Amino acid sequence: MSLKHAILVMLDKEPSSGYDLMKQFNSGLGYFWNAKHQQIYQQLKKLSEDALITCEEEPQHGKPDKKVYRITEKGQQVLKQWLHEPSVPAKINDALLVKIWGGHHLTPKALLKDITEHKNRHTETLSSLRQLERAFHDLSDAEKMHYQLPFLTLRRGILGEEAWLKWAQEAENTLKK
Amino acid sequence: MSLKHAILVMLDKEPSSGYDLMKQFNSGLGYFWNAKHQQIYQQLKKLSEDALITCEEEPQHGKPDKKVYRITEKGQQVLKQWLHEPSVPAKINDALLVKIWGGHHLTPKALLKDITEHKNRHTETLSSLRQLERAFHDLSDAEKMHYQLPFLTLRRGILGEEAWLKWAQEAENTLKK
DNA sequence: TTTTGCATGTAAAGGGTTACATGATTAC
DNA sequence: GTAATCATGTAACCCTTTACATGCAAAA
Repeated sequence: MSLKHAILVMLDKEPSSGYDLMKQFNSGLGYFWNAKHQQIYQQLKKLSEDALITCEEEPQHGKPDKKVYRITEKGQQVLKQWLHEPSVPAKINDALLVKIWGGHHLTPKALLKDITEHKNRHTETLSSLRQLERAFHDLSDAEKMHYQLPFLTLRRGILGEEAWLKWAQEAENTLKK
Repeated sequence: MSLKHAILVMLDKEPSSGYDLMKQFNSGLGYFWNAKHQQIYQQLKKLSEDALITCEEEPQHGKPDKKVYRITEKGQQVLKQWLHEPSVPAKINDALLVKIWGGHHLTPKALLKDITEHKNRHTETLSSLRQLERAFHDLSDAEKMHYQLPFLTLRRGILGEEAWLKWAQEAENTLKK
């Protein structure tokens, strides 16, 4: 229930179009919150109706028009309230683990194949997170201070991906026997 | 889209009632797949209608009647097919990280409080997973072989929780400054 | 000329949460 | 007596996914 709040957080940092938000969900924020463009446009509509954000159409040359959304006073209040509530624990729904848990119908080879595909994705994610981390380390102290909180979320991503890959190694060792 | 498959996996191992499945979702399997009882009963209804499982009412003494579900031939085929498809990557939706990412409106103290509450939950989870791990180590070699795959999922849980707690330590160090 | 990027949506179906609802037994 | 465990469900709402839908501009 907090795609709504994720959007408010983003618009609070910077006025954006649906398309801008979508790009953020597919990069930075996307490592811990997922949303498809259809969902984003729907939420923006709803948030507008509830007057938590406003919308202004912005003509562009050589590109389609943009709708730029801004958080309102009311939106900021709602956001602030949400920030002060205890956050709900993240829920894990991992199909790969369900499969392994009940995978005695499969050959170890088939399981390994599936694990390897996931491993490739996690390896890519980790390397792009590490790239961001290096970029952070090159910042000035003032900038580091400014990006302290997003950096913490980056660290969560890195530690999470490292743990995943460590597990994959264990799993491969077990299944290769 | 695989609560359906999670249930088939469970019923393939052992015929169960909705209540039995619910208990499993709240313990073992619950570490990587979540479902509420209302959802389970609805899925069981649907799976029955699609003839992937059958239902038999079983009277009990001193307890309410039970509906015991069993996987059918057709259900096993559907399950097998799902097992052979590449599994969809787990999606992360973590409100705590959204909060931290955009948490400049909050005091470090408020963030720490939220993190600490999550930490308590993760600490508890980890200790119960470790208990299961110790129980596994006490098994005979034959039994260990038999529980090899569930053990892998247990290891995933342990490595995941350890990584979470390691991150929390980092986050606390950062925020205490 | 085909793909990629920009930019926005609607509609239907499916999955998940919250609230409501019941009722017996067992353990404290 | 009061809470926990056993056991099952319906209804309304909300959130998410998939499919459908359009159209221009720039780069390859």
